Amino acid sequence: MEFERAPVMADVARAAGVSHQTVSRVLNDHPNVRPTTRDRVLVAIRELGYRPNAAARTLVTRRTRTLGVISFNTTLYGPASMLYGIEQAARQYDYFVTVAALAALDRRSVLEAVDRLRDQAVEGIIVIAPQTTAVGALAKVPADVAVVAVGCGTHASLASVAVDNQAGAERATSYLLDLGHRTVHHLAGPRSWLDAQEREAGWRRSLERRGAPQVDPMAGGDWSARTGYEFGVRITADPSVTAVFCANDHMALGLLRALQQGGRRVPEDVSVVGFDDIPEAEYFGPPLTTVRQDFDEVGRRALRALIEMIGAAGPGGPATGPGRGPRGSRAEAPRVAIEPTLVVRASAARPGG
Amino acid sequence: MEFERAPVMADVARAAGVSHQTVSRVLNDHPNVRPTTRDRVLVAIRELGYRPNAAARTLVTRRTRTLGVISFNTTLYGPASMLYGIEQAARQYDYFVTVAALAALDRRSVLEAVDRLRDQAVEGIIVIAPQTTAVGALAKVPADVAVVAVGCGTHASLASVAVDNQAGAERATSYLLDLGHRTVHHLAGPRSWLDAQEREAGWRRSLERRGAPQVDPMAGGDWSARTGYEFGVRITADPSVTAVFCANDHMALGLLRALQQGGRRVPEDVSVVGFDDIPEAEYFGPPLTTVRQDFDEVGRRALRALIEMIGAAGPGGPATGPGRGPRGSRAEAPRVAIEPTLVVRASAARPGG
DNA sequence: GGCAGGATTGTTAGCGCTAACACCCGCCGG
DNA sequence: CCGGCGGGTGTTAGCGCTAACAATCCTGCC
Repeated sequence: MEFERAPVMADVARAAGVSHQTVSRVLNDHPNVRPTTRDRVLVAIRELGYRPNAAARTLVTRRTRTLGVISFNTTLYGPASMLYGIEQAARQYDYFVTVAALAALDRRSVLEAVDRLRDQAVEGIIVIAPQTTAVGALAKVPADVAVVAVGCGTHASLASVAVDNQAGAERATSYLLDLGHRTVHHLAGPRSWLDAQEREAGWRRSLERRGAPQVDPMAGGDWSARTGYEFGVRITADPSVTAVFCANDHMALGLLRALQQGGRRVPEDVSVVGFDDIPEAEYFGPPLTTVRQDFDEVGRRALRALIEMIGAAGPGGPATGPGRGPRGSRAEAPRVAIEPTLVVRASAARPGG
Repeated sequence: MEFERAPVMADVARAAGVSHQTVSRVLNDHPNVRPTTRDRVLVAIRELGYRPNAAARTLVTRRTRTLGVISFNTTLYGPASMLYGIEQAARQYDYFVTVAALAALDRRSVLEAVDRLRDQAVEGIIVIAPQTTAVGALAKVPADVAVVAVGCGTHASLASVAVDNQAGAERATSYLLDLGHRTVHHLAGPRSWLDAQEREAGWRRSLERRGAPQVDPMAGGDWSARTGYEFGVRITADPSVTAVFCANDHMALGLLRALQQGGRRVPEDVSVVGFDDIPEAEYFGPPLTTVRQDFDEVGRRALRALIEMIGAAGPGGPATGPGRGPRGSRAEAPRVAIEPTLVVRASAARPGG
């Protein structure tokens, strides 16, 4: 039995009675092709089921139309949503997205992931790993790859797209204060995450501004319901706590559970506000008042920023004249901030009910 | 300022004083290269910061070492976890993973995604879209691409890896029956999902086996807490319902919320069992008894199955590994079932307390 | 000392595509 | 009637790499 290989451009050319270059021209929408010729070529392409060879094309054009996404934990709602937003947007711009999941979040892992992606010749990289270590590692990435970080806050010298965590935290805290609480406690996320740092900063700043008594944040949370629960057990024993702002919804869930188990009613005895607005937040007991961030939008914006960087300082350096210096893509480092909104539900109320 | 292009193999060869072919041999671990030569080449590679051109290599080897993953909703915990497991495993096998998120789940979208991935010359595709429509569409995919579906149950003529939904559902239902409930109600997932169908079938079968009264399933759920809540409202009004098996944890969460709001205690008045064991399940009020599926493992197994298919029928034949003769495996739509386990927590108890 | 035969290295020919240029045609103005 | 022009097309030369084969260099051994 004859082994039939996939048709190549020459096969199409033969079938259409033209040269392979004309086929190429049709494929790339070159202007000067006679309509009748174009049609003949298109017919031949369809009949043979021809599919251009991406590798060959890449070899000569030096463009892969592929973007890399590095993510620490795609299992969390936030990162997963961003990845989704990124892919959707990438498709519109006709880019492929390849992912690199990080096993750990140390500097080495990040650089390894970058390396891996570069081996595949991605034209740019989006990093969804908002830990300080990751950002530090990113600074070490050679300047010839476009990199955009998401959720890494206001860090310098790196293009980034992020929700304004601090503003969101301030909003949540002020809301609780407005309700009449003397002060607000904070269940913080991991210190190594910039989001966590910024939320903590926003909380603290709100307290300061309103002249509310400063209290220590409850540190050591890891975003999980588990740690929220552990903190909740401690809070249950402390009647002075009437309002808690949690760094994310999952921890709020654990907290809610502990409170309920300890016999403290929410929101009558303790008010709770979360951050993220995961889809389930509405169905917690009670429905969680929280700060919504539009992850999808973050992903889309990050992608757009990356594409812009690629377009500006293109891959492989387009024929910029000699004497033209390198584009300062790093120096300009566009920073997009997206405004979160407070979603009021039933987990926060005036103290005492 | 001299414009420097990325070094190519010839540059390395020159620097090391060998031919480019020797460099290629070093890169590809060919046996007959003198150690001293190899070292010289490696040094040159490091010094020049040489990075092989993937496109050129692909062009001649006809291998991209890239796999595609099609996913409907990566935002859900299950799909996200599988994607994670897949990527982890892919890295071990030295494959890249590119994702294609589906906007809708109709046949056309699936085929478009497949097409897109084929344009990128992926060597195989994993589909995480366990709807019946998706499976139908997959049958239309040309046989020259390896495809593995995950979570699409026991469908014929398609390689697949899935959790044994039916067994899990039976286990959950029997557990409730063992507790002493007269019968068990079922909050079903969307009919178009095979997982949902199988869980429903498992539930029904368990009822039959045990001679428990058959009741109609509550249909129309869409996996979200929202629909769980809506069903919960209905159940609250019906005191005959003492035990509910939910097709997933999110719906169970909504159900719990509605029950609590309606003044029915869990598990004293109503027992609830979920499916999935998402990380938060442990912190629901009360902690959810549920069926755990090991998504990570599903992802890993799917990847392994795909790699095997590629190796067996793959492009350019099997890799020239250090192994011995040809392996006798053949692509005959392997079907892997993974056993779920029941995780007992506090949401189910004997009727009446 | 010479030669078989394996180890080691070099040379050549593409992989399938696009860029650059050459070529052909018909038409215009001079 | 010729040179020039500009659409439309073909020809040629790589892109950077690996596979095949050719050419060396060693060994050990008679």
